[in-house]
Amino acid sequence: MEPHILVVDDDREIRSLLDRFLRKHGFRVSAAADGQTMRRALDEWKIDLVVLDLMLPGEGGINLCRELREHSDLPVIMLTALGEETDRVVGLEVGADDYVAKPFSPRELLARIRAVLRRTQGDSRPRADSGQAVLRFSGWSFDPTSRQLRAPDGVVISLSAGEYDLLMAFATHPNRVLSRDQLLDLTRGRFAGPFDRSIDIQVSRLRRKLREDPKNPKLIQTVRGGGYIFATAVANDASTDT
Amino acid sequence: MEPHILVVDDDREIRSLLDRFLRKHGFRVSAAADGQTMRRALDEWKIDLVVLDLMLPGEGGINLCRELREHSDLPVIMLTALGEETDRVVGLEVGADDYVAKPFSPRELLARIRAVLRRTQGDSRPRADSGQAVLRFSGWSFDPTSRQLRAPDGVVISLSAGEYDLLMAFATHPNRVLSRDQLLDLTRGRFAGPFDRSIDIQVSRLRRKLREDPKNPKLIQTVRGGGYIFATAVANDASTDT
DNA sequence: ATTCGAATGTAACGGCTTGTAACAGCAAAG
DNA sequence: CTTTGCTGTTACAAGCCGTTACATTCGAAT
Repeated sequence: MEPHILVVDDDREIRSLLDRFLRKHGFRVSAAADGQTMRRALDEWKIDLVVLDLMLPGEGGINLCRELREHSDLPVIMLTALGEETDRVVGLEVGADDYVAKPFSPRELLARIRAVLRRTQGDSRPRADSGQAVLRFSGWSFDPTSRQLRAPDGVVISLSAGEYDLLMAFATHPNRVLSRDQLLDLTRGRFAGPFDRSIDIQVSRLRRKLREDPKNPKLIQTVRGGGYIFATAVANDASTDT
Repeated sequence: MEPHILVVDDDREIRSLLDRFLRKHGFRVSAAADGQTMRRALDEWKIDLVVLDLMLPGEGGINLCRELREHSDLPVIMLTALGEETDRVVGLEVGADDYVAKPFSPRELLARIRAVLRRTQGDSRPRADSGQAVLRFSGWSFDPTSRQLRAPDGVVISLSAGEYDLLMAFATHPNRVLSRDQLLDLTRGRFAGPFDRSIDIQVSRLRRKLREDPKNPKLIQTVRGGGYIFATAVANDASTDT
């Protein structure tokens, strides 16, 4: 799978340069110029590593990194100013995994990205799942910790890994149209090729597990030309946390 | 689809210049000379990006941008005066995505518009839909969250993506004549070509779903030469929000 | 009141998008 | 090595949307 890198920098030339360079070297790239866009990208895509400018205007890279570390072990490489040793120390203290000083060689950054990814490879991001609250919707209850789906009548439904990942993607983005690329990124870490029907097949299988009426699905609805939407309210049962 | 740009500037030469230039480069353009017209345009059209003059007389571009950010993540490019660095900083702080200093090259603005749109591409604007209240009219109830339409007799009517978008457009602009261009913009992100009957077909299909008498439709009425009007009171059931 | 042209209504059709059965390949378990 | 389950691909079917064509309605002109 091609790792998905998120580049967060207000300098559009840096975003553009890194976009082209990293794609050329086999990565998928998203870009954000500010904290808000960064948060949305982290929410809607499955990002494998963040390249974050420490001197980001507004909230600042330090605060954004700190905030990210509250919920995630996602690797972060900080872009810092040359010679600013204090900044680097602070950056590493709030959880950055590495730093690269500006102006930087894209090749150096590439090497560090690969090194950090190699080191964190296989990381299944337990924080994202472990301790996660039970999700409830339309009488169903879905426990990510035990990977257990319970039907409204109490029957436990077993899910394959693919079905589980897809349901997690939907349940954590309810009432939003998710494109096939987003669903594939969130579940398989790749984008769809032309004529790729794999998500449609998986959605069909998950609908069957969720006992949907194929003619008129209620939970997972099709949005023609857009993708799929998990059309239900989802509640977090934080109180069942152990 | 052709992105829809809203140009907000009191200088009609700038509005005119940008209108011609941006259309030539594949955009649809609307223009506003003041805050009031800007608000109406934002309500009646599906705008993809706003170009906003920071020095707009009256309420001022800063306040308008701030107000826009209270409800929307719509990208904004500020037009600022050359050399006014304080203004730019303030502009970015109230949420502008980029800025261009006057006098500006239309080509530079075009490049920035494309860059910002590329960055925000795929943005499904969750604020517009998530947590949306149930809309009630003439005994019908329409829940945008579950995309479910319920008839006065309780029967659930399934809607296609196109029918859903059209009903949303009508239900969020009740008792107002909407032109075919507006309906197409709000539902498909494009304007009508000559002899374009697609909205009329969709209206016909939606009327059938809403059980209208074709000879004498009550909910969706035709305004000859003007478009269509959703002629009913629409209530927001905010209390059903979860 | 009549005529005419424009605007609108919608049936039918074609192309595109989506649903899914069936099958093949792969990986893991026994 | 064999068996089983899972996932993706292929093929066929169904639904959706836009275009076309024909019919109806309405408003303006006479």
